[in-house]
Amino acid sequence: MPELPEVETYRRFIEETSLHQTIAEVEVQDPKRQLQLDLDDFRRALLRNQFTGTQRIGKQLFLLTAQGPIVTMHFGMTGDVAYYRDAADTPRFARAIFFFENGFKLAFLDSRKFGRIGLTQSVDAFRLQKKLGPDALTLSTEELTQGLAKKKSAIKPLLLDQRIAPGVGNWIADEVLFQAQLEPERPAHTLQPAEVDRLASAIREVLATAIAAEAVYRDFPSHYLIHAREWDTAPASPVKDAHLHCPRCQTPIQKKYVGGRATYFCPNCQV
DNA sequence: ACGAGTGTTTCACC
DNA sequence: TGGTGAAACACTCG
Repeated sequence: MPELPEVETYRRFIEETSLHQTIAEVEVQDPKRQLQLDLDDFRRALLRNQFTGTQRIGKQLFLLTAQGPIVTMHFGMTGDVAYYRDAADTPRFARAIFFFENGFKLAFLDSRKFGRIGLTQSVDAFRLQKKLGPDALTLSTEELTQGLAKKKSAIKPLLLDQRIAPGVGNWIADEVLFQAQLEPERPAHTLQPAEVDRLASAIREVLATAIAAEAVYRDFPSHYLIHAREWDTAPASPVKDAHLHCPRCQTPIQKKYVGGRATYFCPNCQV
């Protein structure tokens, strides 16, 4: 489920568990697919090295090391991290494992293998190369206005563009458009300044809320649209449509495809 | 059994 | 050149 809140949660987890320990070994299960450089080069950069800190831009995570090279991680659609000691506790789908000298392991989990691990010399160089915009968590109205300037396409796909608001993923885009009461297919150039301002505030507010709840959806405020998504109602709910109404006006939430992605919205509240 | 999917990149085509 | 839409990637889960 990695959108910005999950990646921020992983970042904090790694900060708390995996810094300042000597790396004794590195294993990557399917390096051709998931490692963006030669496995031997990757091992050489990390053996006897230590993680010293972390950074995050949008959904991209950076692990700084004592000797300079920076590990980059992107979690795709199903990436996660785990920290454990006993080999018997190795989680399913551990695609890359960093073995520390103290016996603990940091694992990169990814059932679907869409995640990527790489190496870079500088976060700034990486940011420029990937054209990542200003992190969505602190995105200002001015920055969002700038990102949307001269864009005529629908607002929702633009929110998913990592050059504009890196960190916003599919459900967050729906959530912020719901909170800002904007229709997902509104052409960006039709947004009034007050609407862009509302949208920027919603992006910051939703992300901060999600991070505070450590990205556990069920703990989100009851006025959030996320509770109307199918996968939130599925577990152990005999009343299948229990939450499928707008928390603001009770109109049934609708689903359609915008920019090829499943999109949930309230046809009454969002204009 | 079948289909959908939280992300990104690539490619064909306007 | 830029936008767009579809496909590809690989796999689980309902």
